[in-house]
Amino acid sequence: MSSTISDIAKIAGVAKSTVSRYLNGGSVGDKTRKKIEQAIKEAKYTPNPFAQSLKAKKTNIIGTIVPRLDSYASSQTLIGIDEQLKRLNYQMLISNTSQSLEREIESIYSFANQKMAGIILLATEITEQHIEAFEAVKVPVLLIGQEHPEIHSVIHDDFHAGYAMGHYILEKGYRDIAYLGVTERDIAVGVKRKHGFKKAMEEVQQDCHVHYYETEFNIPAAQAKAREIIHDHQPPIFVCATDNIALGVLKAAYAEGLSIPKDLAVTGFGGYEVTEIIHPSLTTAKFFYQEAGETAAKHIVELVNERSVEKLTISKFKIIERESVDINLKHGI
Amino acid sequence: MSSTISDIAKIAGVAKSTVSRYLNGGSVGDKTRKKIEQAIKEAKYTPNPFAQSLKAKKTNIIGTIVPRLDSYASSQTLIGIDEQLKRLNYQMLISNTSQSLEREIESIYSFANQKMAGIILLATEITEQHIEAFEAVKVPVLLIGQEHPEIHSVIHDDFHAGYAMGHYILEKGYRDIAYLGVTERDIAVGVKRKHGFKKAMEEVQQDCHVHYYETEFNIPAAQAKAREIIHDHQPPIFVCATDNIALGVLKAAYAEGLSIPKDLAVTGFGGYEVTEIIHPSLTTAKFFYQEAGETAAKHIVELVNERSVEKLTISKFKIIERESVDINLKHGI
DNA sequence: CTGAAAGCGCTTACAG
DNA sequence: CTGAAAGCGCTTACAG
Repeated sequence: MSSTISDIAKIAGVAKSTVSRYLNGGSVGDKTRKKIEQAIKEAKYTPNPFAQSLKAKKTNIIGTIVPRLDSYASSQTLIGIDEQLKRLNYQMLISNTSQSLEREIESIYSFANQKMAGIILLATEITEQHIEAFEAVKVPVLLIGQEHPEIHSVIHDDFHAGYAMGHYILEKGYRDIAYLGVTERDIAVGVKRKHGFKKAMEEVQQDCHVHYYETEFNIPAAQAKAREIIHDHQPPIFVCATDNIALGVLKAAYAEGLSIPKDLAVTGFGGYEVTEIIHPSLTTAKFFYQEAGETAAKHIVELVNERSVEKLTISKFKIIERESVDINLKHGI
Repeated sequence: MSSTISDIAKIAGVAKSTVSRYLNGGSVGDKTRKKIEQAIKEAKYTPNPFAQSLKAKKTNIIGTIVPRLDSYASSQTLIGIDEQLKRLNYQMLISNTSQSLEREIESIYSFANQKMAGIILLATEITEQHIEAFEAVKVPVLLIGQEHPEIHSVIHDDFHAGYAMGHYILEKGYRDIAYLGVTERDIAVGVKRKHGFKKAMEEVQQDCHVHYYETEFNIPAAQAKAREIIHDHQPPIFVCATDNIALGVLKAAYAEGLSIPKDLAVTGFGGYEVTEIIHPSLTTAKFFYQEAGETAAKHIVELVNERSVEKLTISKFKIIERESVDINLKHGI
């Protein structure tokens, strides 16, 4: 069926090693080059990647571990990684773990076994076992979304995004605020965003009430929690640690017959596409997932080639002002 | 670094071929088995997949070609394929073509070159070049989303979904209808859905006006088109060929200050997650992407193993009644 | 510049 | 049941 390097050698009347040299950019005589090129075209030859990898003991594939495929952040990040990797002549192989940390660990070992040149992990939580696996496999690893002192990573600027969001709503006049966050096991989302936000809150002198709540990442959980809070004391604004949580709050608000942003303002973090599709649209801190993915791809390739890369890269963010916050708020100032 | 079959053979004091036989489930003596198992554990051995593939001239990887990563339908389908493939001990390799038909063709050849056991294509349009490529590579191929007489495929029931949707809105009393479709080059979405819908329209005796329009798949294009139509003659309902088009119509409606569903009703096809997040939520014909992906995975594995599979499988659908259609419509009946 | 040979890690007949 | 040998398609020193 498909032709091998030997076929080409035979057709061109040269040795296999010469063909191989040609293929790998080594020096080849002019006439020989012509003959080989002719033969390759004739036989539609294309090298067997397995034989190549077997020799090289390494592939040009970057294994990418992702907790879920059906999230805007994941998709965009993957697109960024994929496109950049293609440009650098690397391939991306995705392993979807369906939010199982156990599967994440397995994937690390499995990628190493498959001789991936490097591994990118779209991280949510870094456990001892992760670190252990990274050390064991001896393959370059890069984290996206979470940082760790021992591992290279590309993160979003969660702290400053939190700070900027806090600043923004204070400036709009809000002084009674519900912050709806997530577990602190997630350093980026659960800790950094909240801390940035807190810092902004602390800088205001007038009396300002902030209540901190915690919920899950999914919409129904956020919706239920919001309903509870609204029944309890109905704050004029919810600052939510993610766009999905904000969507849950919006659903709860509709169910209660509240009008956005008059009765209740809402903000998110993420900049998911859906936030501008809904009506009213959501004010949020947008992260640049695709760009972060591209940076991650560049960095892992550098690491694979044993060049040095800064340990921590911080991707930017932008506050997107939309309709879910009342910008003509009068009260409270 | 990582151990090879020779290491294991040495440690266990047997021949490589015996270890190989053990690994591949051949008959091995009891004592030998023990020794090999012990050695494998000791050396943490795990076979080199490249060497295996080089011999087998085939992998257990199914190449999956997808036009885009950032769409609900794609993600869900991929999740279905991935999970089912894992269960069957196959791996999925994704190639994202960013909606380039050219890249799609390239991916087919590239997958064949990488000795993929089979190829699944999330299809939008099947050209001559596709067929040519399929024939050239001699690798089992399966289409999802579009059908073709020569290729195995799993499709959604576009025709009956269109029919059911038509029936549904007629039943609700609508008689002046704008159908916002897409290019007929997309057989499933552009032709089948419309034809099913038309059939429902033809079955009604009373005078009923249906206008057929065409737009692009993306939200802004649909929004612009809807704006135009509304200015022109403002129909009481838009039946949209996809959920995204429906979202575009909703945006246009908000911009015009129309209230949904009182002033304008809207329906979609797809059952995207966002359709139940928005407010009012969207009435739509839901397809089962994940399930279709699972079926596709099962079928391609059957084909890889040279078992016979029905050429065409039709996945089901369900009309989801939500808030974007006025179910108490009085006029027009 | 070019070629013969060895070897990457595995599997598969073939003997024994 | 077990082992020696050949070979999958490629690359890499090493000679010439």
